[in-house]
Amino acid sequence: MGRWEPNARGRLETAALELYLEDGFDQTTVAGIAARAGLTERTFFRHYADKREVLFGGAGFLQDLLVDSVTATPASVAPIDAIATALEHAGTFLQERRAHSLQRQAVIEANPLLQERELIKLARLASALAEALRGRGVTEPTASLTAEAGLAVFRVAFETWVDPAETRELPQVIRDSMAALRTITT
Amino acid sequence: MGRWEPNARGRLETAALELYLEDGFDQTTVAGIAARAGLTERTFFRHYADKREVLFGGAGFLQDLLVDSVTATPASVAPIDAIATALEHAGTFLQERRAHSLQRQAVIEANPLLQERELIKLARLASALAEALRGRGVTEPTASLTAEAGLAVFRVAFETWVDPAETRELPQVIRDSMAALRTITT
DNA sequence: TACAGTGATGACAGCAACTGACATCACATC
DNA sequence: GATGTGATGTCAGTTGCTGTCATCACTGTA
Repeated sequence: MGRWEPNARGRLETAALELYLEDGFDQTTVAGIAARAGLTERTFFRHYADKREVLFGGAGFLQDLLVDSVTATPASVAPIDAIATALEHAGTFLQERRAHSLQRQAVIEANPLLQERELIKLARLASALAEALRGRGVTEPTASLTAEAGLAVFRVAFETWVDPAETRELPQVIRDSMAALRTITT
Repeated sequence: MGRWEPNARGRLETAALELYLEDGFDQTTVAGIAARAGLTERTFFRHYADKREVLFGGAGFLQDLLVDSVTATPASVAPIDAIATALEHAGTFLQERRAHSLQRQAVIEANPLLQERELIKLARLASALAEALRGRGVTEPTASLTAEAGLAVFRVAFETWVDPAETRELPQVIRDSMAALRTITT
């Protein structure tokens, strides 16, 4: 029983995404996910805090990507530009995984509970970005405002990019959206 | 049994807030809320979709307030200024109910699940504001970006205002934050 | 080789959130 | 006073999630 099969987390993640796509999030039971992964329900909850969290395993990576980018930017660069650069990096990462990103987005868009979880991840991201800015000497409320405004740009850009009619790549959409924000507030 | 007692919703809301403050959100059971309100668990779920929703009964009112304000603003006013004015109106409303706002915020801050619900309410608000702007002839992505940026300002301002050390009133904090956003993006 | 420790998992019991179906009571309207 | 309507009670059931303990694979050590 206790034999160690590789990739328990990975198998759970795959099984969950498949079932969420096939049957919908609500119709999928944790027992079903575990069964498809060849594990038990109890084991699922040892790897993920709840039924939703399994879709957000990669969120930490993206956050690190953004924070590292901000941290690596020279202090002479304006805060808003540091955030803009970081967002473009994240955009490149997501652009390279467009298919998976769209699949994931489809599942999330179909369920309000998943949207909540998505929003809290983005909120954490904003906090982390503000913290990174503070680490570079930016004071409040500029740090929080810049981070929040940057995330606002990211949200709008991402939503635009998800549209099948959109031909620009995500980093470009992000650049354009940031430019639009500057225009709006002028 | 079926006798009609006034304010079933109101009684549930009061009972829930009291219990959330006394025992914490997690420790409070729906059965307990219903009992304190003199109702049954089943009836609770007839009025509120879930255990969290009872804290957000007034969200619809605030949304209407904001949307109406945007709609009433003459089309000659720049979108960002229309949003700014609307936010100040909402700020006045919340300032007048500061005690209740802080109580509610304390409960929400103490629980991640409630934070998620709060964020989705704000996201809906952003959508509604963008829609209102579109109704005034503003095109995408300016409408969404302006609404999202406005909400970003509101979030930061609200968080600042909640701080006991803060002496400014909410509308003023909002004005100052909006000015800060303009500075940042310049 | 033997043995103790560690880590992942299974098995099982249980709580609480939430739902569906049906009965009941107060009230309004005819 | 019959009849419909709306809010509530009652009850049974599903499912997300947790606590607890036993089991098995693997590791290090003597």
